[in-house]
Amino acid sequence: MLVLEELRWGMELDLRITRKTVQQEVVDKLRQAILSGTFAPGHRLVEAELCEALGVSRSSLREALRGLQAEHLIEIIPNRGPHIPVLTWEDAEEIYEVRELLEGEAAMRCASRMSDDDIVELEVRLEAFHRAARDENPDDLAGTAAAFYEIILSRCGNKIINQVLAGLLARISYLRKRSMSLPGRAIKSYEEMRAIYEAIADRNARDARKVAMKHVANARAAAKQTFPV
Amino acid sequence: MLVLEELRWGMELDLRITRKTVQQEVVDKLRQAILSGTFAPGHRLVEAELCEALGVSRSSLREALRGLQAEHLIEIIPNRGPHIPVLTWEDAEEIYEVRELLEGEAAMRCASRMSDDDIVELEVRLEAFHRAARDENPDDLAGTAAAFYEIILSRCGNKIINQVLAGLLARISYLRKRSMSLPGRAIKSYEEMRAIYEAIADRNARDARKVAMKHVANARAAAKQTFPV
DNA sequence: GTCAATCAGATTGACAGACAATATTACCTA
DNA sequence: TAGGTAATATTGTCTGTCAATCTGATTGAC
Repeated sequence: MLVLEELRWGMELDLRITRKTVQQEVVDKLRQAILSGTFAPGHRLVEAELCEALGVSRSSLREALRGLQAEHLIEIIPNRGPHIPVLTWEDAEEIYEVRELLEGEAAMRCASRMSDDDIVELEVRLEAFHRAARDENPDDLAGTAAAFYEIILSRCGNKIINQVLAGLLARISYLRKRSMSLPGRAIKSYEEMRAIYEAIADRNARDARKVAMKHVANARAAAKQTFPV
Repeated sequence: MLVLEELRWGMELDLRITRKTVQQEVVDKLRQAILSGTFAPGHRLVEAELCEALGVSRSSLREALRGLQAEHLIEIIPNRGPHIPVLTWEDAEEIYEVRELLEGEAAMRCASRMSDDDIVELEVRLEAFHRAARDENPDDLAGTAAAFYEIILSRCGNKIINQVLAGLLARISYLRKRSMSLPGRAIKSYEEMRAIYEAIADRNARDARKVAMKHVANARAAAKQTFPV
């Protein structure tokens, strides 16, 4: 009997991890597609097409779309349907301003509370980004950079900062990818990230905030360059 | 909804501007209900009941719920449905920390960019809150306080700050209302808000940030008191 | 040729109903 | 009383339907 109980537990656990509702899978798939730039800004998403492509019913799709709308990943105009929002530079700039505040805060907190093991891991990820930047490997740039930030945001001791920033970063993913491909920007970015790492490793909270804010400010300047007048 | 259809006949012009989908109205109604504390934390929202109460179909309701979920106003557990989240003190504290950053920033920006007319309006709203606080009128406290903040957030020159803060404030509305009712807290709160007003009126950006951050810190301390051990 | 009005097709908003999968409750037995 | 089982409630998902609205093209007048 006990064995059976344990088996049942085990199976339920497995299933509970894998068990996703159709709606959740649709959200994940669409989010990934949007973040990876599959849809150009302004692109209209037609329900029937998405249903066909994803193999789900309209109900499930529409529920997923409402979620993405609340995340600001898509806009939905009544009777016209959803589309990928076109970001104005004004909007992007405001997002960078908030990023500056929150990422500065996160870095500062990491300087005083990150474990030594985490700092080692941080350098590992930093150097992974370095390789991608040095080898001009644009496919790996976004992923390795995200891995670097991920550890900072997840260790800053405030889940809300992480949550809010994730939402903001999603809205400018297109812009970030484009600006990271500017000649020299990746390697410059590496140097700034190295400065963040070193301030954290030195446990220097004030510097960590300063260089992290400076990093975002530079990223903003780079992004502005990619904007047509 | 049939009622809506009939109404549109009579006021076609009016509604063409304000035209809202059923789904949007459901989101608004539910959001208001949640913010006003109609549902206690932990309360389960049953689809059938809400459909009945709101007079809408399950499709419309479920789409609305997905939106509220993305706003963190409700949580939805697969196969168990939506419920009002129970906020832990840890979560609330992290929200207050981010509020401190963002509201400080907003106040600072207002000090340098608010118009003289806006400053007059700010004092008007400040005194409206004063009356509610002095007269121990708990029904007006939340509304007048919100009106005071509203003008600061909408004039700070950054819509994202406003957006993010609105999301965060929604998640602790219950807590705020409770702590505002602590004996003496409302009047103390007024004094802090007056300090914010004066710093902005003096065009003193540094002070505006400082007192605004202090105000949030005090609000956090008051909120903590209302938390059971 | 340009502009406006009109019309057909495409698309969305909303509803109802159905059914299986899952969770919750009530009940029963040992 | 504890533990298991059956009955009920609730959710997840799909299908089909219909009206309202938007889009694009055609037509007609000037």
